[in-house]
Amino acid sequence: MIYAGRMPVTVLLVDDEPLVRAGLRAVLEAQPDIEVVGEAADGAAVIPLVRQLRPDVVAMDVRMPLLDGIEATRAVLRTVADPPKIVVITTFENDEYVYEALRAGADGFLLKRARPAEIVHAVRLVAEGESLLFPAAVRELAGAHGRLRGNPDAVAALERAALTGREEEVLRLMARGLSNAEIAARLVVGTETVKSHVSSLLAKLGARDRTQAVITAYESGFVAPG
Amino acid sequence: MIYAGRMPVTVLLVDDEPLVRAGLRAVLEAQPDIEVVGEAADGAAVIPLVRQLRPDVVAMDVRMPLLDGIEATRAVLRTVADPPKIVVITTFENDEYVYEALRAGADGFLLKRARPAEIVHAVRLVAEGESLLFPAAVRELAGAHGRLRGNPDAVAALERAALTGREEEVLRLMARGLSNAEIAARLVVGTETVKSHVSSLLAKLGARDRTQAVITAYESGFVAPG
DNA sequence: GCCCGGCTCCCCCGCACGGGGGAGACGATC
DNA sequence: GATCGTCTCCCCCGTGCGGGGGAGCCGGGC
Repeated sequence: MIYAGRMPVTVLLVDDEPLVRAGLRAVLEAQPDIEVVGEAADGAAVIPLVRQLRPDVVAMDVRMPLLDGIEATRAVLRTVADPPKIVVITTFENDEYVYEALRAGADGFLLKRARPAEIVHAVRLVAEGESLLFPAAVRELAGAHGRLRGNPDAVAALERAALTGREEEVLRLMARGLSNAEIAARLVVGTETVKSHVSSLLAKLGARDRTQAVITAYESGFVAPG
Repeated sequence: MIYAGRMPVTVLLVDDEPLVRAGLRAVLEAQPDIEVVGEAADGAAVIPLVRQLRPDVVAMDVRMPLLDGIEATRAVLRTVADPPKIVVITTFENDEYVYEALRAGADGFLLKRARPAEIVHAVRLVAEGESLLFPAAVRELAGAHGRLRGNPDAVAALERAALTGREEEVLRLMARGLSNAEIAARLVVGTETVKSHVSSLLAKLGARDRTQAVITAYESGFVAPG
């Protein structure tokens, strides 16, 4: 089921906005093992292109003129033999269409503002035959408003905390696994200073130790995986 | 923010078939750390029972008379403060209702023919706040071999690690911010045992301390925010 | 002028943590 | 029967961590 040797992964981009297509192309083409073999501006053009180009993956916007991503997904899966994997792309959190697309047989979905690494990863995953939902994307979907998103309790904890600039720096470095001594070296201050900041931010976050503080950082979206 | 030492995980079973309820009860009650606190035969009875019993987890069939699992999920999440985690149960793979339920806010789902160990595992996972998309239930549903998502380095580290079942449990609890003593209490073992598992998994993960291990867990998608 | 908050650094101190050992029980595998 | 891995628990030991203090410096606000 895993095609280790198939190089490169071929991708067809389908989006009505040229800018989005260009962005996806740039992100994907930067990978040596991914090749964008074609583009389309609406769902109606997808089927002939899929037949002609035989891409491994179709990255497709859900909202398009003429034929939207849901209908296009259905059409491809119904009419094309050995169909490509389909990743639907959406701009909006909690897009109803996404669920429709998944039911229609899409293999995954992504938010347009996902980080490049996530997009690349998603394409690779579906190309390998993984049919799964991407936690990061779901997190975004479920997520909220503003800079922080995630577990409401964690967000609340971090907002209530009102960390100072230095404390935020220290928390970020803690969330990268650095010890107090390493943080001190990085910030060019003494370890006692770092300990002071750490104690302060632990108290503000209501965390017992650095591990709990880092958890809060992840849960709140203050730092993000990937 | 941090959910410490909640000892028996309390579960409410909701299914129209008494046989299924009996089976679930037998499977779950066999675990010392899981307690079935109530049962209901249809979705309409769920809300008062949730209010009365305050279960940690509701295991709920999707297809039921009167009020199905999707509507019941929506109702619980809309009307109950500090709602329980909800695991929906389905007989069929690729059940359309499952997507509906997830969209309604369910935290996980299970196939009825899952092995007892998987059912128990799923209940523990959602009780710990684990993400719905990662666990074995999804692999089962997707029919594919499970794979981690996220930072490739972190994923690689976790896959290379080949953690034992116990080590995975310990890592999950570490990622909820629990101390060794708390993990020991939760798993009903000695603190020395936990330390042993912690040392072992730290070595396998190439992590220097528990904070770095938790970071790897988040980065790889082994645990997910939210 | 004064005061306050942030950043810096220092002390002492207790303890959880993690490393390095070892060992018995159990089940699976050979 | 012997072997292996897992889970369990024990020892010692050093140290990084975090709590509780205090203190000097600086900039902005009153």
